[in-house]
Amino acid sequence: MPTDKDKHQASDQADGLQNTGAPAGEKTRTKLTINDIARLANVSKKTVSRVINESPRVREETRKKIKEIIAEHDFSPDLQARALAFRRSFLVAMIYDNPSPQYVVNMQRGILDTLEDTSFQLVVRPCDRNAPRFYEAMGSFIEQQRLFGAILPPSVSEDEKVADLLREANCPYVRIASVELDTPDRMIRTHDAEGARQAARHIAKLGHTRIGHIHGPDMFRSAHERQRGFEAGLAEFGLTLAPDMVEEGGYTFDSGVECARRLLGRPDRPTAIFAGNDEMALGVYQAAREVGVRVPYDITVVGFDDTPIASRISPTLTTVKLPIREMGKTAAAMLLADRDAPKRSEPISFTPELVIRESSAKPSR
Amino acid sequence: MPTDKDKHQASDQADGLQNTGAPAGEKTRTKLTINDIARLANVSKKTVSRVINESPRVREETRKKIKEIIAEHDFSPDLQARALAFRRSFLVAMIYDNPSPQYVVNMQRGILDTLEDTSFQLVVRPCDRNAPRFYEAMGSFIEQQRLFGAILPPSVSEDEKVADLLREANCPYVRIASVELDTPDRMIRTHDAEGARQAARHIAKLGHTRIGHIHGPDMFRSAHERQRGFEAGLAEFGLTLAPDMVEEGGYTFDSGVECARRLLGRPDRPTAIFAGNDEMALGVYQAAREVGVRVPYDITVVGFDDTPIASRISPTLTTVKLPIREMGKTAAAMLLADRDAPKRSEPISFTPELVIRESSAKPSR
DNA sequence: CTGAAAGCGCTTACAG
DNA sequence: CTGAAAGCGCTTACAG
Repeated sequence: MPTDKDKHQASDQADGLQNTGAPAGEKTRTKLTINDIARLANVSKKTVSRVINESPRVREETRKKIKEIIAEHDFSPDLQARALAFRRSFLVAMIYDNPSPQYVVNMQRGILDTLEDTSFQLVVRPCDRNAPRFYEAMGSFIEQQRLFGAILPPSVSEDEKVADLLREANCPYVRIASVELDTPDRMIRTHDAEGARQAARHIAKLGHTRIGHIHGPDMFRSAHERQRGFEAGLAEFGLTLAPDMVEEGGYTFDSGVECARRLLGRPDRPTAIFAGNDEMALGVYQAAREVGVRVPYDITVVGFDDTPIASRISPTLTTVKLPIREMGKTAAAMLLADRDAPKRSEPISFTPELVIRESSAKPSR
Repeated sequence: MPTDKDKHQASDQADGLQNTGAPAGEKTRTKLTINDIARLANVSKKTVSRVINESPRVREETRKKIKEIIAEHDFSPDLQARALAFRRSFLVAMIYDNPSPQYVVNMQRGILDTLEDTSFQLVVRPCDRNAPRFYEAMGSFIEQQRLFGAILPPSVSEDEKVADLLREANCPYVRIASVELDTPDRMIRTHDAEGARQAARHIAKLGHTRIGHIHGPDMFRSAHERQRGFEAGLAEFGLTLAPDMVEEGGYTFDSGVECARRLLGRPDRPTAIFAGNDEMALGVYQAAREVGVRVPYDITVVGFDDTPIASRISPTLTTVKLPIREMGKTAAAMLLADRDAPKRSEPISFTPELVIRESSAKPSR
């Protein structure tokens, strides 16, 4: 229910009072409505509406005339009114819990690439899946906003209950995830395992055999996919990841430092570490500096994400790169696509690529 | 005028066809309207409307009864309908061109701190003030969206034409800037000069005398404020900034590298550099590595912003910190505040603080 | 291919 | 303090 804060403005302030009228000199460039356009074009408003909505059921000549009048007067239909009549807003929401600012901003940019020059707007909704009333708050957000669509990057995308809420509210959505969680028209698949496999091959080819891994948070499917792919890549070279060479982090810098401290503190410390993301890889740099272990001479470090820091830090970080912005752009395009077009049978997918930089080298021991 | 992409859905597809009706078994938990609540409460819808809008003109008893019924049925008024009737949406836009993802995300979070649990949503609008049809696009965005309000961080906040567009459209806004550009109720002032002054004092006290500065892009007032404050701080110690010790960068990493190369390539190279922001300060690190100049032994580096990288890189970066999230939160609160409250006479302001880390030390030469 | 009527779910302006 | 009527600017359902 509405709260104090919801109050749009004190509408009743003048309730019962005389309308004092607008100041005489006020600029009143009244906005045109669909009625004005209809009158000017000598047609019914419904026909104008048909033109606005690109209905095929308008004679070409009529359409052209109306379009000219619309252009001439720089008319644009009222979004609030359209939304009310459609019972659907012009808002696309990005619902996310990814902690990396770069990831978030890149995806926002991608979505906006698609929404540019349309009447659709991007609404951002960061969230915490572990918050007390998470599903309740998400549910009322979805109910209330009548979103045109929602875009869900990991790990929100992996939450079945959120998808349920969206479906119940009849809200179209696109889930971006490293595993196929939904129907192809609602999925963008990222082959994280494949990226991790490339990282493993690279490390194996350099000659490393004592290899550690910093796993992402258990809640993220990507964390598992990355480890799975990494192990598969090692296996191609007859190598394995010892269970005690795996530490679980939280995709954050600090967790990376802690995990790396444990790994580097071992008597048989690894000569290479594959971190589940760049943030944690930077944590490895930090932990290495603390104990005087040099990257890459003493330890090879490989990350995942290719955040901008990766190419700005010294030594620059070898990492796995996913085209986040492009993914956001594609997700938004799926939402705006003709909803009556035939459904695809395979989800759109993106495969990451390995970016080799200075942090990986042959083992010195 | 609307484009193809604007098409909400092909509304006319079934024009003239029979309505096939909804599937029999479909869950039709029809959403309640204000009329239903009015009927249940035995009052007119107008009275319910008054309660929703917190009008004082309702008997306490009546209000209580209606509130109970609203809560019981978990009713929330339709936003689209309210927006149409109010002729104003429930959207707050953040319009920005700051290139730092961390800055952007922090401010978004701050704004959302305030909007949380209200019906207001945050719409993001990145832009490029040098784009060909910038003002045109911005104008139609503002006209079309009927925003509840807009928040403008630098350098968009410094654009008088954007403020004009907002005022013409009768859209409330808050400008965040390092100089007082508008009336106090529309301003959040950041004392960048004061932060830079602290940086100067710190550098001067360490004993540096040959000091360089990497200036931000000329388009940002903050770039000038920071240099001004920095020079003022040096002056307190009888020091000056030689004109040829100032290079103009673009608040980006790459521009920082280039400027630093020139500064460090001089025969009388400075022993300390104050960069206009952290991104450029990291560029100094890079340039220093290239020529074997060590931070902080050979060169002291001080930045501005306290981006997360500042505390993750080695050596950690001495920098000047502004509470970006808090600023966003305050800006949003100003927008939602009672618009009939008395106007303040002084703008709200934030003063940055110096964060001393490892990159600053006594000069060795 | 085109239109007159009704409706989307609210608020405003006026009246009592 | 409360309400009946009109309106916000569009689209839908029906008809021709």
